[in-house]
Amino acid sequence: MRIGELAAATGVSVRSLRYYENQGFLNPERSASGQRIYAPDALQRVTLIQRLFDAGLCSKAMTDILPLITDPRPQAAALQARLMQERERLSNDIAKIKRNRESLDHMIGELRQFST
Amino acid sequence: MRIGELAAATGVSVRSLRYYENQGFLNPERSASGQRIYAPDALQRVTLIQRLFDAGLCSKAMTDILPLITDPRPQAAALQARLMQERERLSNDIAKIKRNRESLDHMIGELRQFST
DNA sequence: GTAAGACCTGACACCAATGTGAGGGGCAAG
DNA sequence: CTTGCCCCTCACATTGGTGTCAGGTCTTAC
Repeated sequence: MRIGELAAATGVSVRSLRYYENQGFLNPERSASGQRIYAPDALQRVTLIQRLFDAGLCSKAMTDILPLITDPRPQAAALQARLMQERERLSNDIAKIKRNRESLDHMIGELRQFST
Repeated sequence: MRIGELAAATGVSVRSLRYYENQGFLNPERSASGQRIYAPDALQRVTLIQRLFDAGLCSKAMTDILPLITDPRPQAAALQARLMQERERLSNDIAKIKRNRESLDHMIGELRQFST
């Protein structure tokens, strides 16, 4: 499979596929002329990468997590721990934005004394 | 007041004060030699800018909002509307991260079948 | 063999607030 | 007048995934 086909099949841009390779998420073979040749299971892998991106993970986390997933059973505990860690990061992000929103509410409340 | 004094008084870095001026949030006088001279009320204004940053607003929002605050009474309604708009943006951000977290929970759940 | 289209690498752009450093001038106390 | 600290401008770096362009190569169908 060439890069354009994989892009069409996954909905991920060619640019992004090259980026994923650059980050070490994918390791396609190369043809004699240097073109990327993807094995059929790359499709699954790209889909997984997209799921992880959709879950708010960054490339750095992906670098940790992808190797644990390739052969999940033996390392399920480590993988689970790492995902929980990301989950906690998201929870912290939510808490922070909630604090932001409270600050804003406080300002809006102060403002109310002028508006009547 | 010179820039170093204002920085010390507010806890905001000299670099940031110059940035705020660049963004149009502050308009200090200049001495004959070009040094920034801040009026005493700059202290309040910088504190306000920091409060807005702490509430998760970006410079672009600040550009909208600061002019409405300088003379708050006549424009309280517009200001309030603008702040509510920012509040909604934060709520949307929270909702999005919650969806991310749910995706992650889903993956963690799938993983559970391997871990026992 | 040629034309069209897919592919290659390399590199800049985006967004935002701040850090940092270079190279040079200002100011006040001794 | 010198020393030391404060200030000036300009400009690059950071973070991260993707868009996009330039200039060149490969493949495929005709």
